[in-house]
Amino acid sequence: MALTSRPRGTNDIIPGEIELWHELEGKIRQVCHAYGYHELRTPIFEHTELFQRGIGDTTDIVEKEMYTFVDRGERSITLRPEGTAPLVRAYIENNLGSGALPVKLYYYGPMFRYERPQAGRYRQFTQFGFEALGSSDPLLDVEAIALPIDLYKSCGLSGFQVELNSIGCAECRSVYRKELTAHFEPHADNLCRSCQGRLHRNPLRLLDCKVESCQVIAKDAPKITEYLCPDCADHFSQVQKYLDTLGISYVLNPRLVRGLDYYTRTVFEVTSSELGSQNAIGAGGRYDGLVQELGGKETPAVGFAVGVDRLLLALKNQGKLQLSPSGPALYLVHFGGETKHKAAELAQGLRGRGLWIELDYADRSIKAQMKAANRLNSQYVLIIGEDELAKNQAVLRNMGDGQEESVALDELEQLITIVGACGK
RNA sequence: GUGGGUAUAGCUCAGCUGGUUAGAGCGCCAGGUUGUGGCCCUGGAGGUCGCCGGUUCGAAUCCGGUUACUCACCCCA
Repeated sequence: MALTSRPRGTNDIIPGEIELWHELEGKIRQVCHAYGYHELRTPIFEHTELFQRGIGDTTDIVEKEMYTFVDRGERSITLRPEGTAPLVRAYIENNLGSGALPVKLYYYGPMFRYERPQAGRYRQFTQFGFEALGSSDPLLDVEAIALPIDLYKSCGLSGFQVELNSIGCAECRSVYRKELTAHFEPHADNLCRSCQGRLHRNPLRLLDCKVESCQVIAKDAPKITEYLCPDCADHFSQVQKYLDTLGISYVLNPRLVRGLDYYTRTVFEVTSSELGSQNAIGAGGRYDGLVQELGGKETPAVGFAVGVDRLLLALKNQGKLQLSPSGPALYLVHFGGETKHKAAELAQGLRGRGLWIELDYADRSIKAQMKAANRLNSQYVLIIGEDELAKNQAVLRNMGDGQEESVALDELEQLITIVGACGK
């Protein structure tokens, strides 16, 4: 096994790329701040049972995609495959719902799922998600759509689409489930193999199957929205009304169901036309039963998760998130005698003032050092030769226009004024 | 878990139907200016041709296997 290759489905984020992440992370914090969401950091791993209960035993994630291991204390531990269940666990455990509601929280970090990697899908991937707990106000559902849209827009992303649906509460869904099963059952023989399995376990999943023969049958299946109870129907229509008020365009998709068991009522998904087959850049919905399911008080909640890797991929494909080139404020060129010591001393002082200072470590020719300074995109170069050093002077060269001037070496402040003004 | 594509220098890739010292561009280092970057010119370093096996006088090239990457299915962010 090669020590020099990373595990399958993982990525190194190297200099030149990490800056894009930093920029995006800054935008995430900004938009969360604007909507009043606060960060909550949970462990990377949790008790396996949290996900079994939270996400649902029969979901693909729990059945075949979790990184699960037994630790030395013989506890079953799982690397988190998603962020909502851990956040809800932390909400309950820290009694965060004891004050004014709703409580608005967000998370950001790596998630793990054992899947075959492909474009926009990795075994370790990064999700940003946020959750509003303690209110069933449809306006919060709408803000859960508005927030990521603000984020996408602030990144300059275009070509994304919001799909919306309501899958009702437990009661309207159980009625609908029966209707749906009744619709598909006569056609059971014509369904694909995985759908035949879903027919009784989770008939809602039949609706978004991509196999053509299944789509034909699903085409005139009853729609969930026609089976919503009065409360859920009212909630859903209010969601749409708020969306209209905020000028957010969306597409109603009665076949949109989510892969995690905890969702109720509103569900939504944002897809990007800039991506390949894995085109969802964010998805979410309401989950009014999860907090109680995990042992807390009955607490309605709604949330959304953004696939950060995919968002970055979409932006890259669109040529967005260009970086402004940065470079050292000053490159110290030294040659001979005590000049390197002087350069080291100067660097120490200037770095202490927060300036990015570079110098040559290989005692190369002045030409080589100038070349290096240029390659690093240095704003200024300070040339310290033996003659100048004897007079306590050096030549300061502006790499932008080639202008040179003589500066006194014992007047650090003068250097800082000139060089520091150019930014760091 | 299933299927397709790919694997040659740090990077992007040539290398035709098997033939002798495996190439280009970019990047890197040095020189052209014994103290001045970008442009140009010259030179240099750098390769287990993914790995294992087979066919052959001879394999980067053909065959089998394997691993990795990649795209798609499934599913999902």
